[in-house]
Amino acid sequence: MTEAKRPRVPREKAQEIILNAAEELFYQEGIHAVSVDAIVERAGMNKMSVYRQFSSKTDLILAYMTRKQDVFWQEWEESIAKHPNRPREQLIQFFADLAERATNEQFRGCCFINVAVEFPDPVHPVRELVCSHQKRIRNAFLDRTTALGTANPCELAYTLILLMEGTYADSQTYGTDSAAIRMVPAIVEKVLDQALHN
Amino acid sequence: MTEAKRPRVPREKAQEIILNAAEELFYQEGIHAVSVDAIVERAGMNKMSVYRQFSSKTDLILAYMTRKQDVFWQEWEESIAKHPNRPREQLIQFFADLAERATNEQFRGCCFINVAVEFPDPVHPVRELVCSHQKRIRNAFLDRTTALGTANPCELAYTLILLMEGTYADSQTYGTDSAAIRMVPAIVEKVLDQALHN
DNA sequence: TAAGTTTGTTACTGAGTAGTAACAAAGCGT
DNA sequence: ACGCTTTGTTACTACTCAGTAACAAACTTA
Repeated sequence: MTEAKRPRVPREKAQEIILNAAEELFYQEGIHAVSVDAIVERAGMNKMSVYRQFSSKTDLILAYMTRKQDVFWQEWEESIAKHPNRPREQLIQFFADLAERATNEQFRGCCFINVAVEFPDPVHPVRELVCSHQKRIRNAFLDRTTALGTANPCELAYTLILLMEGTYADSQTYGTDSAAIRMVPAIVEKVLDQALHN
Repeated sequence: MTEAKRPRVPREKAQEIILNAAEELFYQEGIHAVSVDAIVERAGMNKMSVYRQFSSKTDLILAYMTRKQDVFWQEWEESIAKHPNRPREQLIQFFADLAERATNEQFRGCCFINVAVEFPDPVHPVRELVCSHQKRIRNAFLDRTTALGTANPCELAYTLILLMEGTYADSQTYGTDSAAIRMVPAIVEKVLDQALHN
């Protein structure tokens, strides 16, 4: 019989394994509710392997958020790409895709809002990441509502952002059963058409 | 010189002092971030005095939420009472008052959503309290949109709820500077008028 | 005044927390 | 084979957490 080996995992691979574990746990359970030890266990790794890749738990949180940020923009681009040069359909599509995600069992709302809830200190690094992300979102919506050619692209963009954040929040309480979320695409369509027809 | 006294505080008074401290800390810092010891210190009390009134931290959280629930309905009724039998103005007033609260320094979003973020377990008692509260809110909005006499009171109610929850969420990231929140009353007015004029 | 009850205070338990020191084993280049 | 770097493993530090035991002081009722 061969002895118990100690299979070694290189830096890059280790980082991804750890981040996968952190992503699931942080998102599902919340940041404060998840210990580094829990992530270590979930990743099937050793504690030192984590602290050699990430200098602190805060570092891990930031990496988790950066990854979630990428996911968001990937989903955004996917929805937009379905209707080239048709901002109205692009926005409706985004909300249709969002509504579908938001009624999934695993969905736990907007991870950035969730982080903001757990970290009230406005100068904490994770909060600043949340803030910059929200500003990018605002700009993306403004870009699309401006492309629509409506009279008040700013107000329309803010309306849509509020509806999006409301959808995220609603999923927290009603889960897969939210009648409100199922109506979101229709609601957005009405809002857009009102803005277009004055 | 008189010796150092040990001023005694009766049950009822103690409960209120403790709840005041818990309310501020839980709402401002988050549940998991606040220890019972921190509440004890803030209340200027002794730990045993807390555990004689509340059997556990969960018990304290539930009492905190019950109190916040009362505050919500008080604010709701206040807004409604300003325009008797005029549901359109009542709803606009509610959002105007909400927008004002949401741009205050101390505002930290909807405490029920915040609790839901920190307690993912759907069968946890605090989650069930959140859920029942959200259902009461839904009914209150439905009651007012039905009174409006619009064609689709359900869709309108859900739209307003999403806008409300979006407002709560937005305050977390932009604080007193949210342009979106400042526009909320105007947005709601448009939404209502669209629903009324078909 | 005497007995019973409520409150204040101290000190503690046992479990969990983030993060680290120290060394062993594996891989790599020479 | 030789050092050098990277990774695995164990054990640990110093701290915080929720909750409690035990007793002393104050108030209440008789």
